[in-house]
Amino acid sequence: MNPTIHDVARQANVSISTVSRVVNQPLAVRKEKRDRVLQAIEQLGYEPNPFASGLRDRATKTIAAMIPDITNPFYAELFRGIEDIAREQKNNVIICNTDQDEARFLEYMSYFKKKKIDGLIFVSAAVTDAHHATFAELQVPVVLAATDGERFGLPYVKVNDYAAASDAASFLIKNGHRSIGVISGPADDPIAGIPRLAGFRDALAAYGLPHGANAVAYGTYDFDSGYEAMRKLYGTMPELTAVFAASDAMALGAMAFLQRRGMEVPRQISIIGFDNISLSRMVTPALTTVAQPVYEIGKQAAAMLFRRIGNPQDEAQSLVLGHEIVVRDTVWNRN
Amino acid sequence: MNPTIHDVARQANVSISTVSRVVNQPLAVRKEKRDRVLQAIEQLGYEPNPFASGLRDRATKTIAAMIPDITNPFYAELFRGIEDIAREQKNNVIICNTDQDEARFLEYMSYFKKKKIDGLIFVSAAVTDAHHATFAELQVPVVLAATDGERFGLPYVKVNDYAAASDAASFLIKNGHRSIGVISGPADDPIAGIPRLAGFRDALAAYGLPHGANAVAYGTYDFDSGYEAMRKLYGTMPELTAVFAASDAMALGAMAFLQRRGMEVPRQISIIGFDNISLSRMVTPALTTVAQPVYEIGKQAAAMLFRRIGNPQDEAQSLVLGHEIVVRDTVWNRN
DNA sequence: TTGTAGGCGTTATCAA
DNA sequence: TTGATAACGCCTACAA
Repeated sequence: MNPTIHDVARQANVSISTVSRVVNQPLAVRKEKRDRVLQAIEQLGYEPNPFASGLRDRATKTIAAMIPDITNPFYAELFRGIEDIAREQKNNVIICNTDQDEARFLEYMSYFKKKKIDGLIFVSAAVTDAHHATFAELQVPVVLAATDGERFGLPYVKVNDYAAASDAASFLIKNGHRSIGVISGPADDPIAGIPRLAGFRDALAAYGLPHGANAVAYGTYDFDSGYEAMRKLYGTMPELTAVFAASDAMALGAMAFLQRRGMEVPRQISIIGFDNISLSRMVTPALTTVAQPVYEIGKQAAAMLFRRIGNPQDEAQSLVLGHEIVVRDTVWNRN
Repeated sequence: MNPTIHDVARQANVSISTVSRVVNQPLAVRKEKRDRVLQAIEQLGYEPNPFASGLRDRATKTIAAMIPDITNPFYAELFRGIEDIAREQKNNVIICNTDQDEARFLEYMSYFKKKKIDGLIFVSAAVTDAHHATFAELQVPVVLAATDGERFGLPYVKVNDYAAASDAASFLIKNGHRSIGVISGPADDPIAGIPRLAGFRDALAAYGLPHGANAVAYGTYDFDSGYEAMRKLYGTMPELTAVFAASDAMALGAMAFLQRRGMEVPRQISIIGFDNISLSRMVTPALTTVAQPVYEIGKQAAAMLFRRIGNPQDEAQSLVLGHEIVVRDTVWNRN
């Protein structure tokens, strides 16, 4: 049995209300008594029972992180950032693998309405009207990580995808590439699909390089779709010297396709990815990629959430974190 | 505000105890009333407030999973198994990244003593006396996943590492290899270090193949240590035709070393790994490996934990799950 | 078979 | 500044 507020009160020879005050608003208690209580708390190792406070409708010291799939290294690392901050704040984080499934999402959300959480971090998927409506019902702060909330006025932490993709294009061009293919995310994905493709194309255009529709193949960010996309791309444009993939997993897929076809990467075809997941340095040749500060995104999103939980009026300022190109071995310098 | 048991009672025109009974032991209520209550529950969308029941019965509907690092794909997948079962059981799971750090482990444990959890799954690390003592203090069921509990009588779910390593050896031998190196886990790791090395060596011996100490290098299961180990191994025994690595990450590291040295895998040197993490199929050539049913290990461990939570006297039967060799492209047939 | 009442540990209100 | 007390929602003796 854990010590309760009564045990502390008895030990310190005060009433339970005083103990409660010491815990919640220490300034309202005369120093002498406060010290006695503090000492008793220390001695007994007292900590408020979260269920009792929860019942009283106070904080649950629990936040939820809604992510597509923890098995995906990108999300795993982002989640790690969230978790580390939550731990610092002595909060628990409930992990929700949505598998991008609407039903599953709703199931979790209705669960949270009952169970009560203090806040929610929604990761990576595009926010729909349905999502937004459900968030509102929750009545707790919501922060977005690695996805955009502009449209709904939701605070977010992400990277500038457009600019990052644009930088990838510049990098390829500076390395002498002119005939460049793109493996994009879904054409209707407003987060990592549209902006990355647009950023890349616009940069090409700025260099006076036309970029036709046949130089793009679409995937779903995973290895297999990258493999497939590369097959298509190579089928229609064998003259390509470089490919930009909107995710590292797709880049790896593309690379696998090429290598298994006996093509040499990067000598014959260069590849640049996006994300900088841990695997990217493990393959050979090691993948050159646009790095997102994934872990940091998780951390900042969590920090922002706790700030808002602590102070609900706080108009959270969304954050756009920097990206950088990690140069490894998959881009050939043709100059 | 969510509907409470009182709302349901009023709506169904019965007392709150009747409602409570309908929820907890439906058989004890006359069918007629039961139906009325059920209907009211349905109508109002009533669900018991977990804080209230938690306060009363001190069941938290929360388990903890203690893993080294969620960022590691092997653990991520195992964790996914745990989480899926927990969700089925309407439980939350708190994730604990120990980073193999003793202090961190203790911090979590003392936290749980306060916060209360219904059970704990301890993943992968060897159980020490200190661990065991701490588990006992917790007073809740503990189940081990991917590690051994024989010594302390703790129930576990794992694979037969000795046999699996032995199979790896046979596989290499059947493919005509005679000069084989091993990248082992730490020499003092009783879980995945000692048994895998022993199983491998014994199998070699059974085929009449001597296996000297210089044919072994030790790593710590991660990519970099595999890379390093391969460098050493190759330095002392350049005549090797095959290498067994005690983890896929190390296998990938070894492969990277060889490829970056211009060696051809598998033509010149074959490699077989252990785990079958998702990355292993993404590299080229795709890694041949001994597959552990990781996800299943997580699921079974969680299922076992809930069984024990439900019935504490239940003498949980430890589980040894099957392994299999997943043949891909890194082992050359020399016959 | 059903209902009443007490208690789980906290916090907030109100009096002292 | 402090203390007594009433909720919060649920479960389960115990009484009817």
